Amino acid sequence: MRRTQATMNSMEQMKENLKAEIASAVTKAGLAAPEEVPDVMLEQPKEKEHGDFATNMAMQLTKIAKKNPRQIAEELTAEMDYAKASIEKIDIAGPGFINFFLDNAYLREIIPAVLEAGADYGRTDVGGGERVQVEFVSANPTGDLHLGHARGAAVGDSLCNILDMAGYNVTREYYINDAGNQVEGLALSVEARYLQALGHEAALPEDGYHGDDVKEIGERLAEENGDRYAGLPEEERLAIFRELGLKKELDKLKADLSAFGVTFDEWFSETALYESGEIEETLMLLKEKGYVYEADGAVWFKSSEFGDDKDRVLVKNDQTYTYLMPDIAYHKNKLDRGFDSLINIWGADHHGYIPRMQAAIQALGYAHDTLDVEIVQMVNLLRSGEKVKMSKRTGNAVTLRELMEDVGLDATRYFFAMRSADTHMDFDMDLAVSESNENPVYYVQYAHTRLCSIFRQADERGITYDPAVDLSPVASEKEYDLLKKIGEFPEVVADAARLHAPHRMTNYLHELAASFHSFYNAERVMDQENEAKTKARLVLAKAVQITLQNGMRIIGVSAPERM
RNA sequence: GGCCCAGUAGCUCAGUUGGAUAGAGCAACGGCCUUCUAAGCCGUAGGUCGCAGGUUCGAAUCCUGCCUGGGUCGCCA
Repeated sequence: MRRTQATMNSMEQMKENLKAEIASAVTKAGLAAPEEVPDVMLEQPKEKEHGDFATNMAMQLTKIAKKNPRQIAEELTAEMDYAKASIEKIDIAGPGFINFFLDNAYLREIIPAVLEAGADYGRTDVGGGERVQVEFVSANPTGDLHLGHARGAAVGDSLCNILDMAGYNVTREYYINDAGNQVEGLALSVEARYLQALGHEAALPEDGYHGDDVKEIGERLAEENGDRYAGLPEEERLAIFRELGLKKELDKLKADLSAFGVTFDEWFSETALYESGEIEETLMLLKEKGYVYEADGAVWFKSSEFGDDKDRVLVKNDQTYTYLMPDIAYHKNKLDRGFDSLINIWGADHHGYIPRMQAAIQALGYAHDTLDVEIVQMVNLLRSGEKVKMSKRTGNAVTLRELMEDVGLDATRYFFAMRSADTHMDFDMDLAVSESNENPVYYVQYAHTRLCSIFRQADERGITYDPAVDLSPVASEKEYDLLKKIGEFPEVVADAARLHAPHRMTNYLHELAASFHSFYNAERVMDQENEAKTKARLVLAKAVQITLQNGMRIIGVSAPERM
């Protein structure tokens, strides 16, 4: 979906002007017919000498115009209207790049736009209000959240924030696996811990849950209820423990995630799908569509018709469902609720599961790309330079809660958001804990702190902040660099949304902070000799502060006033 | 063995979907605090983009083959 003129900031409009001017120069120079002109690619060169913007149009036209790129560039630029696109100078460089040097005064127009938008600066309508549902974490309610879940939570929540800023209508959802064997295991484990707490001989089941959290639940139940449950018949007792265990585990999950800055719009129970009959309904639907058959006493889904390696069992020969069956019903439920697209964030150990879920989406009659599954890769935790192996079953894993206690919320969120989700990552606890320049999260926060300090000082000196002040004193190279960075923000949000790539936001924040630190060291905001400049720079500083805050909010990192 | 992810500076990672001399952070080296917080800035050094072919004006990026690490291949969830 295209951005409207009205939602573009001045930098984006400048880019559009320049693009239009380039396209029209191409046809004026007779290099290509209007319908053959390629999309104009405008990039911001890394090197200053390569101008403010550059295009590779001349190279793209070699095939159509049948000339060498440098000659094309000459002919093209001869037709450009400098005044119309605020061009000061054009260079032709390298293999045929056209470099544009602009009159950067227009960049100042970004400042009032940022101030006016405030917390909404960066918000666009590229999502067009599309309803997207993001399912993430969805850890079984049988233990604490570990590192992988933490990464999934950080990535998922940041992505949701990004999608929201990019104009999507986002619903965050957690799928509770409260119907399978693992919940039986939980009930048995709670029972064992409860009986142990009362001093009875009781062994944890072999595949039970050894975590401290389950132990605490058993002990708590013993404290609160004494031996009230010990005398009950086994079946009755387990039913109680199943329910109580689930409730306590869920309360803990919610509390831990909330402390991590992650909340959900919906906690969706698998059991509800059994109770509503939707699982049976979904199975019937697949049968009607002819995607189901019986063999070897089981019921199979013809997922191989949609690109899966082989068909999958839906109903086992003991007549119970596999995990897949309710999951298909769950996704049908999502689609029935009217979402335009679904995003699932899964751990790496589930990646083999993607083709069958995609097959199910298609069997239900939806396009393949209705569901996008983002894989969050493994996390290696390093402590004192050594790998900490995680194992949920034995309870040796480092939990999200421990991580937050040791490392802190901000560093944890930033570290996970910092890396692209589908790559393996090392989480260096010593680095994340260190309160030093080795720690990347402080770099960004420190920039914000410096801004706050400037405003405090200005206040103490009685300098009034006036957003309506004349901004023309903002004209140095460092200031223009800063303004360019600020102007990029909406585009960064939109790109991060399109690519489902939250780590682009941390990259951007680091660049913005770097641009500010560089400015801060080179020039003073408050200049006692020059009140006009001081006041103008305070307004610039406010725009930087707003942009930083908006970016940090997206990542779930706090913007401290002092450090 | 099939499929998925990864392999880029000493370390941890980016690389705007094919563009210019491949970039950051940390570590190393040299500078900058009587001036808004030095958790900062400025500079130097650091590379066979796993390997070999191919596609083209142009490849870290796309294609093929191979090597290495991890994951996954159940009528578990």
